[in-house]
Amino acid sequence: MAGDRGGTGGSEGMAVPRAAKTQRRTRIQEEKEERILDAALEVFSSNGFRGATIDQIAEAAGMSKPNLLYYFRTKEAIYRTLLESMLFTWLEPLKALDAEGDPEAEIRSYIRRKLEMSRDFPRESRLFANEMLQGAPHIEDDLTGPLKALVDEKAEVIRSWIKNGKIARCDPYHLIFAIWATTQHYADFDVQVCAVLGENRAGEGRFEDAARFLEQLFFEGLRPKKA
Amino acid sequence: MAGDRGGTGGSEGMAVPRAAKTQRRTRIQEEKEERILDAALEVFSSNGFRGATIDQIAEAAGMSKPNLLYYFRTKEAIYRTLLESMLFTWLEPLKALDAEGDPEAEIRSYIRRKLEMSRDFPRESRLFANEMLQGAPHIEDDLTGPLKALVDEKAEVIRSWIKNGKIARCDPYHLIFAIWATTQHYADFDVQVCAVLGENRAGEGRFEDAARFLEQLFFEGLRPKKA
DNA sequence: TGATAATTTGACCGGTTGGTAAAAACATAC
DNA sequence: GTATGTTTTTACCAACCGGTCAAATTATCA
Repeated sequence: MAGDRGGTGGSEGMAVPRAAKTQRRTRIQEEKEERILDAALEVFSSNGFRGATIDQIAEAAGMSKPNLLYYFRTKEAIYRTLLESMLFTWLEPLKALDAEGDPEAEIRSYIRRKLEMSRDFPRESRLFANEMLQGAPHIEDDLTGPLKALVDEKAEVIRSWIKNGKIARCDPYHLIFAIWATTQHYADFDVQVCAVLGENRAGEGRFEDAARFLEQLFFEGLRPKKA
Repeated sequence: MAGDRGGTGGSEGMAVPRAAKTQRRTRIQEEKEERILDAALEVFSSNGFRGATIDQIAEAAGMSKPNLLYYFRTKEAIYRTLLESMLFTWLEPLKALDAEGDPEAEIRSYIRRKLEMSRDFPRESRLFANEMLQGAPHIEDDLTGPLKALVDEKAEVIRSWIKNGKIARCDPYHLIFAIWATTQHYADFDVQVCAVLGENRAGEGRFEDAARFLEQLFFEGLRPKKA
C-alpha cells in the first residue's frame, strides 16, 4: 500500500520519508531532500520561521506541496533539520581555534574564516540570526548545552594566552562576541552595508576591505602609533 | 455617519484614523495610537513583519482587532509608522558625533551611547534587524537616501581625524559598521549572549563588561603592550 | 512481463489571517 | 432632551496556510 502515515506509531524519526521500509535512502530521496533543504534555507532565511510558507518552499524546490510533505512531515521538521545541520558547520571555525598555535595567528585566522563564511554562506547566517532574534525557541538547548560548552572551552584557551602575555588582558567571552558580531554583520545586514557603501565599494571588494579593517581593529585598535 | 472607508478616494494618508474631520487628534486618539505602536513593537520585533498577526498586536494593546484597525488601516501602516519613527531616534547618536570634539572621546561616547540603546531599547534594535534580514523591503529608500547621506558625512569627519593623526588610519565606513555590529549584537543576539555567559555574568552586568571590553578593543586592540 | 514498493498529484479540510460592514455605544454641543 | 460626530463591538468573509487523503503514476526488480 502507498504511504503509511496516519500515526501508525512507528518511525517517529525526523527527516525520514514515509518509505522507511528499505532502510537506506535512494538516490532520488537524497537528491530531493537536498533540493528541499536548499529551497527552505532560501525561504526561511529571509522570512523567518513563521513568515515562511510550505507553498513558498515547495515552489522554490520545484515540486508540489504534498510531494514536499512526503519527504518532511512538517514545516518544523524541515526547519529543525536545517538548523541543526547548520549549527554544526557554523561552529567549525571556533572548534579549529588551536590552543597550541600562535595566539595572534589563531585569532586572525578565526576572524578570516568567519568572514569568509559570511561571504559564502549568507543565507545560513541569516537563518541563524532570524532564530536568535525570535529568542531561539528551536535551539535553546543547543545554546546552553553544546554551544556554551564550546565557548567556555575556547574562552579558557584565550585566558591562558592572556596569562602568558601573548595577547592583551580582556574578557574572552566579549572578544568572541565581538568577532561574531563584526563578521556576521556583513551577511545579516548586507542590504545596509551595500546601500551605505554605494556603487563604488559595494562589490565583492567589500569583504577584502572588511578583512583588512577587522585585522587592524582587533590587533592594533584605533589609537595612532606615537611615532 | 460612522466611518468612511470603502475607497471614497479621500485622505490616502497613513496613520490618520477615519476621523479626520476635526483635523487634530483627541487625547484618546493620541493615547490609543501610542498603545498600539508599543504593542506592535513588541510583536513585530520578535516575529518579524510576516510572522506577526494583527490579533496578537490587538491583544497586546488590550483592544479588539476591528478597534485597532480603526486607528491604523492596515498591518503595514502600523509597521511603517513604527519603522519610520524608529529610524529617526536610531540615528541620533551618530548625528551627535561632533567634528569639533576630541576624536577619541567622540568615538568612545558614540560606542557608549549605542550600547546604552541596545540595553534600553532592545525591541527597537530587533525590529530594525528583522527588517534588514528580510532585505529592508520597507525602508530601502531611507537606506540609500538619508542614512547613506548621514554616514557619508560622518565618514568624512572620521577621515579628517585620520588626516590630522588623531586616530589610526582605517576605513571609516567599516569602522562605523563595526561599532553598529558590536553594540547591536547585545540586543539582537541577547538570548545567545545570556546563554553563553550563563548565570554568573548574564545579569545587567554584561553591559558594563561589554562597554569595558569594547572601549579597549576599539582603542588599544588585542596586541599586548611591549612593557 | 507483472508484482511490488516508491513517488507524485489533485482534491480537500479545519483553522487562521487580514480586513470589512453595519450597527451599537459613547461623548459632546446645543 | 436631541442632533452630531467618535469610538467600540458583533458578526462576518474571502484568501491563505499547514496538513491529510486516496488515487494515479512511476521506478525497481524478479
